Amino acid sequence: MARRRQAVTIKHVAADAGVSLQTVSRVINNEPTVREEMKARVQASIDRLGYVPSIAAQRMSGSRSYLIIAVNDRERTIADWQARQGTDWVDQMLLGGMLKCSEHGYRLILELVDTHSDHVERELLAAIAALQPDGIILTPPHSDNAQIVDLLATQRIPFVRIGSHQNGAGIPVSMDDEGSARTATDYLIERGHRRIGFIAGSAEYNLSAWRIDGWRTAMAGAGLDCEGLLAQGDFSYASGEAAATALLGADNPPSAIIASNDQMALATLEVARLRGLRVPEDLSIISFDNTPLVHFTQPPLTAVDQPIAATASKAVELIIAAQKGDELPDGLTVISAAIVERGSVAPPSGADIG
Amino acid sequence: MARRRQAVTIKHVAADAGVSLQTVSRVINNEPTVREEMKARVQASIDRLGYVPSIAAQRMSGSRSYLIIAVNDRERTIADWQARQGTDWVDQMLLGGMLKCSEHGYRLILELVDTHSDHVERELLAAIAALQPDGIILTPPHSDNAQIVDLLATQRIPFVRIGSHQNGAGIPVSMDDEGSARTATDYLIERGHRRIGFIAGSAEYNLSAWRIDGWRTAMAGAGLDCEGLLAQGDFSYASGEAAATALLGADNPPSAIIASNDQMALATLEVARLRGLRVPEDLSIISFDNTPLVHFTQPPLTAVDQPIAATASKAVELIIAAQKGDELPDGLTVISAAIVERGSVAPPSGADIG
DNA sequence: GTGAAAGCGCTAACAG
DNA sequence: CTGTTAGCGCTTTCAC
Repeated sequence: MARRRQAVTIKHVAADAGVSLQTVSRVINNEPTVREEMKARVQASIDRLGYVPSIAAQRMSGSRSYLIIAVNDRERTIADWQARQGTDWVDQMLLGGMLKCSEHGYRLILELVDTHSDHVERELLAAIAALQPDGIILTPPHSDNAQIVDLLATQRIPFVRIGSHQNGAGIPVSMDDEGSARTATDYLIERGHRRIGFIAGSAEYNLSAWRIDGWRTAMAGAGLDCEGLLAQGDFSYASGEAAATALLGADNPPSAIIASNDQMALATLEVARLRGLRVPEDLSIISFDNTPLVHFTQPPLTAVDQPIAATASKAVELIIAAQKGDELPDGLTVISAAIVERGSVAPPSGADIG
Repeated sequence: MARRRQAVTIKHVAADAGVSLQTVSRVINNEPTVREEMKARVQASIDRLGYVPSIAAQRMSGSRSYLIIAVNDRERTIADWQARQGTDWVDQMLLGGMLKCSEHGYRLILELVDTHSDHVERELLAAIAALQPDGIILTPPHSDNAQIVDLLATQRIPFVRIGSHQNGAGIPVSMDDEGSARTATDYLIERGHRRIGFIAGSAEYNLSAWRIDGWRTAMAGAGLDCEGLLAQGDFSYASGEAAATALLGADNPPSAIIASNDQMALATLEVARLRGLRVPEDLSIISFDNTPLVHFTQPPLTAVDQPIAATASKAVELIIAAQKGDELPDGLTVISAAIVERGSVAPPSGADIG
């Protein structure tokens, strides 16, 4: 292809408005030291010529790049896309992140990075060198990956750790996993459940532990025993199947199960069906994440919503604020999650109605 | 934030390798006119220092930006994201497009643009000016939007029109809507169906018409009448409900229905259920697109897959080829679609078994 | 408040 | 085959 040049540059605007490049630059960047009259004149030229600054040039001269990178786990993301089961983590991130970005003239660029790879560092550094982003959003499980966090800490680039509670470098934004697990458990307790099983997610994700904590806390708060009610899963359907089978096959099975994600809840539903248990009459189920599949199950699943869009939006806000040198919130930013009621919860049948 | 500079630049590499900037540049760009020995030496320095070229700087000097923009319809995309029904068009595009991009050191940037807006031009031009992309991917309904296509034609930027048959500027890549509608219709005919209804999609999308054409052609080819078997929808669930109701409430209702997308197929399934029709025994259904929801219906839907990932991947290939000045394919590039068999098709019951 | 000069990191064009 | 020079479009100094 032939060499392409910017159609209309700051020079054209300057000439058109009869001012120096500098003044135009000041208007673009909304600097205060320009007389209103000048500003108006320049702005008029900008509008007339349809001038838009080149991000590359802005970045070159040491200014912002107006690019924010969202780092997701490569393996998991690709697997989800290929499975076509409707997992919409990426979509929700784009919904929240992209829209907030475009409000401020930024763009969000998705990057897939391996968690396990021995060249995570190289991959990330390469993305930073190539793109010179103004900020980076880390998603689980990267958010608590020490290697990544330490690396970014040396880079002078503001970064947000989504779904993280941990202190340290970067700005943590929590989706309140512990609190919402507690809420879900309380929700079941209020409806009379006493034996509430919990299917945990992959230990590779810290949020798995937090969700367990929330469940434990709520159970303890109601004076209930957790013994034999915790089963380990890894977020996959198969692991949910195994966990649900173990839980429901025990001597004193739960009357309700909380699954740490929708796939495992779906598996639980199927295991229940195979065992002749009606949901919600014989078994209540609450799932986590509230991905699209909850609409399509029979019955539709009551679920703890994972507020990904709101969190991504907040992450972008924080990065832009940090970029501008604004004051950041002191403590942990928490985006709270709500329970979306559908058809998979009812009071327990039989004698243990409280 | 403090002003950030590239950590390691072409200068560092040049100094380290004891050569000129230009030679390093040549190695980076894989130009043939460098001795193997030099190349190796420079490459060694690059690896040692972990050097990655800044795309901003590359773009500045009139070279490639390594950025490809994927333009999607804003309204529809946001609506899909918010509905959380599992529509995974964007995901599939990213799956195909991003991965192919990263094979070649490119990045894919998603842009949402209004189809209807009177400032489409400004939006697009702004994105081009800001990003200076090396290529643009247009998706339906933008692919056949004359305003957009004409605009891009003046921009010397290679662009692909996904899901388009039309000639004119840009590189059309078809997902074989006409052919796959024909295949789906033939598939039903082979199984003995004679009255095959068709629910059309929104006329705003050209593919809607092509799908109708495919159905008509197949019906005509088998000597079957289309009279009273076509119902207009607009891709929404509600429109599918209305269309299915009309079709199934007619005097001589179809024994099979092809819906132009999954949402309308889902609606058809529900209408059938309400009318006491069993699927597939009393009514066969084939849907289009093969989005995630087809897994979750009862029965799971047999569907024509829309090969979005493969198409996006091909689009990126074509853009990179065009960018390099390579020969492009002569005619229309067609990515063929297959039928994914699930549980919603059976031979018709009753007398009209052929 | 506004302008002029210098330079960001890289590649195109031209020398040698 | 390799090096030198100029300049991309913009912002950062620093003058006025």
